[in-house]
Order: sequence, then C-alpha cells, then structure tokens
Amino acid sequence: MNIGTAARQSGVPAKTIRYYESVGLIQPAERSAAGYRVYGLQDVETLRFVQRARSLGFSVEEVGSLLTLWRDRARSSAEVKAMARHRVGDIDRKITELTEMRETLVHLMERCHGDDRPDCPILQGLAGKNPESSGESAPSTA
Amino acid sequence: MNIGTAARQSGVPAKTIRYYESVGLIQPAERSAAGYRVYGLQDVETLRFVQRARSLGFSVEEVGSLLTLWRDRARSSAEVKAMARHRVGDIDRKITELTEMRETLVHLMERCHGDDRPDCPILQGLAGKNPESSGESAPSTA
DNA sequence: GCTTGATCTTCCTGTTACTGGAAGGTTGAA
DNA sequence: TTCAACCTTCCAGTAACAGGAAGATCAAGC
Repeated sequence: MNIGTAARQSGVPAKTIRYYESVGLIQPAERSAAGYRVYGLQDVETLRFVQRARSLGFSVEEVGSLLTLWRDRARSSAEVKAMARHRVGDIDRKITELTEMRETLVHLMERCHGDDRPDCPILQGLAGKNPESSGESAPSTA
Repeated sequence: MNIGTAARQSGVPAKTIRYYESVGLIQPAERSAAGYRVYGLQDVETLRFVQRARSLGFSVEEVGSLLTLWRDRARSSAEVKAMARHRVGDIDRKITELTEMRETLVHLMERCHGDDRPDCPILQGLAGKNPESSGESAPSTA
C-alpha cells in the first residue's frame, strides 16, 4: 500500500510518517519502481504502536527505545516499566504545575468583578501587588 | 542599570529579555553611549509582570495583551477576566489529558511484573493487543 | 598605561515534533 | 488525452527560548 493508505490505517498523517522516517524512528520504507513508498501490514502495526506511545506523551526518542524493546524478544520487562514509571513522574510534575497555575488564576479571578470598571485584581496580582490594596501603579507608557 | 542587573532583579534571563525585545513584547530599551541597554525600575517591574504572567502559562502574545491592558487605565476588568477564564479552560483541558494518560500508563504498569522476564503487558498495550492475552507479536525486525 | 576578567553587543544555530506549501512526477479512470 | 488525486523532495515556519562565537566595553588592580 502507498503512504496515504498506511496513514489512514494507522492514524499517523503521511507527512508525519515521512518525518518519522527522516529522523530514523522507523525504518525507511521500500520503494516502488516510481519511487513511491510501499508499506505492509507490519508497518501499519508499527505506526499504530508509535501513535499510541506518542499519545501517552512519550517523546519520539523514547518511542524509539520502546520500539527497540518491543522488537527485542529477550528484553526484560523491567526496562519498559522503568520508562513508564518515569513518564508517570513527568506527568505528575506537570499536573502539579498546572494545578498550581489554575489555583492562582482562580484565586485572582474570584476577586475580579469582571465588569467595565477598570479596577482589576488580576492585573494587580500579576504586578506583584497585594490585590487587596488600592492602585495598580501601571508603568508609564514610555 | 545594565541588562545583567535587570535580569537578576526581575528573574528574567538577559537572553530572554533581549528576545522579548526582539519580538516586540517589551519596548526597546534605551542605550548607553557604548550601545549597552539601560533599564530603570519601571522596566524591572514590567519584566516581573511578564515573568509572573508567563509562569501562569499565558503565551507571549497573551502577555502582550495583558501588558496593554495593564497600561490602559481605562480598560474594563471584564477583558482581563475573560482572558484568565480562557486560560483556566486551557489548563483544565491539559490536566484532563494528562490525567487520562496517567491512568492508562498506571493501568498498564499494574499488569507488568517489571522483572527480567520478557513478557510485558505495557508493550502489548501499546501494540494494541489486549494485555490479558498471550503473545505480543512484535513485527519482524525488517 | 596595561592587562584581566566580567559584561555587554549582534548574529547564527539548535531544540521538539511536526505542518504547510511549492514544484514537479505518477497513476488510474473516463 | 486529460484530469484529479496521488506521490516525491525540499524549504520555511511554528513557540520560546538557550548556547555559543566573535568582538567591543568597562572597572579594577598593578
């Protein structure tokens, strides 16, 4: 099958497939007489694997390692589990960070009446002032 | 003060300050006779504002809007609140996505004994197989 | 007056993981 | 034959900087 079909069947855009090939994540595809890339069912499976791993947030480089492990019938599952654990750690850190951002924003928003009055505790908060105090002392426009 | 001092006082790296200037987020700084950028306390305040807004996940472009609103003494707080609300929506979507990733990974990890046996439900899951079934059917190394 | 080290300047490249588009060849069907 | 729908390569752009090279400047010490 051609790249378009492989793309549809794997869920990975053709452009992305070429990109993955160019950076060495997947093996270069066979070529037809006219130079078209030709894919088999096996390749589609690999692309799906890549797609799922990427959707779980593994970097392209990590997916490369996972692919190697996948193809290595003698590997230990410990390595894979360690990578997954690492990934979960990353995710947890990101969630924590986002949750903190969210809380700060919500806290500022609660104090902002959000009408056409110019007084705005959100901007005051960003300016580093205590939002309870008066005046936002914006810098001169210069 | 020079850029290094402004960087220390605002928490924004000198390199980043120059970058912000180059993309028009902040006004070009005054220059000394020798061509050095010169900053005042006001500039440091602005940089701190930018820094806080960035740390809450606002894009550089959004920070530009916030700066404009900050300097506009006649603006309505509704606009600012709308931006904050938008930001919270983004954050919520990201947290949801990350939480789903996390759950999938943890689910796969629970089934993986993580020792030196090659059997690995995580890889099976990425391959799209039901991890309960046997065999991971990795593609041929070709 | 000279050297030295810290700072500053601009400019260019690299990062991550693609996406869009241009220019041109191939294929299959009406 | 002709046309659309493919495919090819190559180049540029995205976000938000970070690293580093080459060279000017500044302040201090001798």
